[in-house]
Parts: sequence; C-alpha cells; structure tokens
Amino acid sequence: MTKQARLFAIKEIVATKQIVSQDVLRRELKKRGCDVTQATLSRDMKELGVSRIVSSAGGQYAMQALAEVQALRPLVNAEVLSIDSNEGMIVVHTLPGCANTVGEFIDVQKHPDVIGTVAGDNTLLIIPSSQRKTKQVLHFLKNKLIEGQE
Amino acid sequence: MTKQARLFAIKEIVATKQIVSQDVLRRELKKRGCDVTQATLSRDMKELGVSRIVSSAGGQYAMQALAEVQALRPLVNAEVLSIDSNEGMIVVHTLPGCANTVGEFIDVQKHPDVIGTVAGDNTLLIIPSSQRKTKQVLHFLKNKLIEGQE
DNA sequence: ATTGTTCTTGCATAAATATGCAAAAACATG
DNA sequence: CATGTTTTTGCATATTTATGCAAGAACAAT
Repeated sequence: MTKQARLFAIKEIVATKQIVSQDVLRRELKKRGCDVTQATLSRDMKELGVSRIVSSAGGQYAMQALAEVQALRPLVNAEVLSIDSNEGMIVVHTLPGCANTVGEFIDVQKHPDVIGTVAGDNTLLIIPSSQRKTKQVLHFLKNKLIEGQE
Repeated sequence: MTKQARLFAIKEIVATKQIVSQDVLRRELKKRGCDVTQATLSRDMKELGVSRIVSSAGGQYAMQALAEVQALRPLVNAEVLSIDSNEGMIVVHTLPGCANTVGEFIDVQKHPDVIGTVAGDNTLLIIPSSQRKTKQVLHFLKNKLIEGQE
C-alpha cells in the first residue's frame, strides 16, 4: 500500500469512525492490510492536519477545516474525506464547506450514469441513473476523486 | 484565584497566544498569579473543549467546535418536527434553518449504518448504509432525536 | 460544631504522542 | 548499471498528556 493510499485511508477512517488514539487507528489500518507503526501515523496526521479533539464527552480524532490546514494542494483530492455508498446512492464526505466544489467537479464530468448531485456543507449526494450502476459509478468516483486520474 | 477565573483565563490565553503545550500554558498562568499543575490543566482543557491542533506548520491549542455540537443535544429535541422514511432513506423535518444543526448532531454520532446526511433549510436527508438498515436507523434516530436518550 | 457529601487539586505514574537517527526504499542522473 | 539524492519508515526514546488515588477545601444539614 502506497503512502498516498494510506493517507486517504486515514482520512476516511477518521471521518467515519470514532478513533480515540493512534494505536486504535493503527489496528484499523491493519485490518485493511496496512501495517505501519504509531510513529508513522503521528507523522501522517501532522501532514494531513488530523488532530485529537477532547471534550467532556471524551477524545477522538478529526480533520481540521481546510483554511486552518495550510494545504499544499488546491486539489479536490485534499477536500475529499471519504466515499461510501449503499444500493442506490453515493455519499462523499468533504471538509466543511467543500461539498459544493466537489459536486461541481463531478457535474462537469457529465458522466452518463450520474443523473445528479446534491451538496450540503460537508456532504455530497450522488444519484446514479440506476441502482444497477451504483457500483460502477462508485468506482469511477474513487478513481477520479482520489487518485485523480481517468 | 477561583477555578472559574482560571478557566476564563485559559480561554483568553489560548485565543490570543501561541500555546504549544500545557506546560507553556502553565507558565503563562503563573505570570498571572495562577499556580497549578499540568494535571489540572489537562482536566481544564477537557472541560473547556480546548484541543491541540497539529499541522505541517506545527502544533498549538485552540478552542473546538465539537464540544459545542455535543452541547446542542437538548436543543435538537426542540428543533425536530417529524421523522419519516421510505425504503431507502430517512427524512427529518425541522424548524426553519435548523436542518444543519440536527445534521451535525447526527454526524458526530458516527453511527456505522449512517453513511451521510445532507441538510437543506428545514429538511434533512439521512442515507443508511443499506436499504435493509433503514428501519433500524429510523428507530435509532427516533430514540436519539425525540426521546433524547443514549 | 459534627458529620456527610461533593468538588477540586496535587502527586505519582500510566498512557499517548512526537522525534532524532539510521536504515531501507524510491527516484534521478550520468 | 552505478552512484548520489530524497523520501519514507521503524526503532528507541524523549516529551507530552491523562488519570487513579488520596488529601484538602467548600458546602450543607442537622
């Protein structure tokens, strides 16, 4: 697994699960076939701008807003946190305020099996032309949004 | 110096200075005549929702929004008007302008079967991880949003 | 005042995170 | 390919943060 893939996996895990320590994250990554040490994760999180948030309720990791992170890339890639789907639609999580940008980016592709997108603040909903096409569109989006190639 | 005064001083210091560790904060407080241990500050920051933010640029403490979201729970109850669903998604109606708040509240739960929420002004769409899970998620949300229990 | 209760704090230490350094891997160039 | 350069990583450990426990302070009710 490449470093880039690991960084994205970290974003996705942090966006969708309660991660309370780097060691928990390490185990989560291991499940996905990525075996690295806590030291590497400490460096990754610094690079990604993922921090531990504490409150009376407990502590967990979360992405910071893009503005706070002096992000190197003005790329859609940096704004996308995770991509999930169920049988009939696809949900993309983004940094706060970025769903719209990512939605427009997808719109201009004019993929024949994407009939529409709806953007909230940090969540983007993508509707495939048919439930049958969901997987196919999901694959297309992961390529497009993460690796950033055709 | 009372605890309340100290908590206020911490907020003020964190908002105006680069605080990179609890020990730096401890020295800053000492200048103002407040001499406490690092252990106390760890507890204070948890209570205040002040967290350490890291990025390539370095690390420093800042107030966090997540704590505020958790504190919203009592309000969420009042803002929710209705919860309905069809086979594949759930729609929550809220007071005007409140859909976003309720959405964030649901997001931070990170329920494994909720892959995302999209908020309009007074309508919130919730996407379950699978159509099979819709009923289950619906039940969870009714508990969480209406009865308001854990 | 006495007793019981709750809150706050420091101490010691456990737990978690960050980092210097060297090795390995990836990349570039002659 | 051989050689020099940069990047990535693990190891060991330093640094930083969190917490169990007991003592002291604050408060209440009798």
